[in-house]
Amino acid sequence: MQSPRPILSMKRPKTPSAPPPSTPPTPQHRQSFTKLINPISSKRRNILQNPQPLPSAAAAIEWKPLKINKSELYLPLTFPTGQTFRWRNTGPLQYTGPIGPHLVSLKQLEGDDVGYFCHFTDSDETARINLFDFLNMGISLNEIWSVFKASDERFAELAMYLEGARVLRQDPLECLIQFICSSNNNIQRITKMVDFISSKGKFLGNVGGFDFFEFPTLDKLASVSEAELREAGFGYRAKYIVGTVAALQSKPGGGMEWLASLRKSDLQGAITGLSTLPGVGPKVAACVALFSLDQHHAIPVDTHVWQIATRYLIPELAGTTLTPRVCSRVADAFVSKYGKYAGWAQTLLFISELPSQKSILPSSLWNTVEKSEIKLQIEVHEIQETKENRRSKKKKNDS
DNA sequence: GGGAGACCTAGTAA
DNA sequence: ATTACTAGGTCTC
Repeated sequence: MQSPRPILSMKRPKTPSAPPPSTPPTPQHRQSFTKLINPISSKRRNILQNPQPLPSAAAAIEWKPLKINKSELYLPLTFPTGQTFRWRNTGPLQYTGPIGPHLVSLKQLEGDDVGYFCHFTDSDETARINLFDFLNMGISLNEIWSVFKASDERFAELAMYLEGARVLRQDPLECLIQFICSSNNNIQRITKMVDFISSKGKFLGNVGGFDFFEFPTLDKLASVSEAELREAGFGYRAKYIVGTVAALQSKPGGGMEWLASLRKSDLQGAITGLSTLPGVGPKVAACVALFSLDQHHAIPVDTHVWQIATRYLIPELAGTTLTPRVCSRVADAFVSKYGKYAGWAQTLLFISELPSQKSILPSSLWNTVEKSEIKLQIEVHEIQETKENRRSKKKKNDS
């Protein structure tokens, strides 16, 4: 079973009969989503639970070789693992999503390669360049992982099972808004919210039953009110988004340029800058820095990473709370262990903690469960022991 | 500086 | 059927 399932409620109603595999943008598609959070009809639910086989036309896609090994890019460990909430699983080992104005599908091919396909485009060359950029192709996963493996036995072991977990290079605005949505939230709802925002952008087409949109411009975002976002189920994050958009717009020289300039800043500068935006704390800032600002040693410290850190890196901090200061100590510990690409190492370690990956890891590497299981085993053992004791005592008494 | 609550919501465990 | 808690945190005291 694939791990995070596509969120169905995001799909617009459609007829149960097989839709065309991919639908180019037409005016009728421009009708915007209504509320994101609305009850799904039972009919639609069925579609979700029994996804129809991909339309035969999908097989007709002519994949162009990316010429990249699985060890450099394995899609299921790169797209549905919390870096982006904009891509959809549109087939076996196949993912589709927007890259700027382009709509791209990627598929793991036979023969250890990944294929790509740019939908509805007449500037394939531009799309390809943007794709390479988005995939961070300038960085060799094998090269940087070999360093991690050499210095960390546990990483080496995890890496055998989780090859090809690559860090993407997303658009900064897109990344920022997504991670503001992610605070104190779960993947399913984050995806719904991101989808709502995205639907304000230019429609790019439909693939595998999913609508895709270019991410809305800053101006377009500014036209969305806090009330509308609350209505759509954003909760208190509605205020953050409106506030952040306003803050960006007020930057002299432009918000987009300001964000882009953080790519040339050092990590601390980027984090400090991002943290001035409402709804952006240490975690969100680090995510944006790592996933969109070329800050390869940014460490998003969430509860999972915190667990890893107190288990392997700085056990002396176990039991304390995750304050900003502790947060940066954790980040420092990762950087001193893994070096300038520490964020890429953290990504693999984080993925290894995801429940969805447990099935592909040997149980000896399940940390989170391991602990509770051991505890459970001890408890069971103790109970059996006491039973044993009682029994033997009883025997003694009886005799 | 660190600690405690509140903050929206949906889903699930008691 | 209610209640409590949690989920890739942040803000305010």
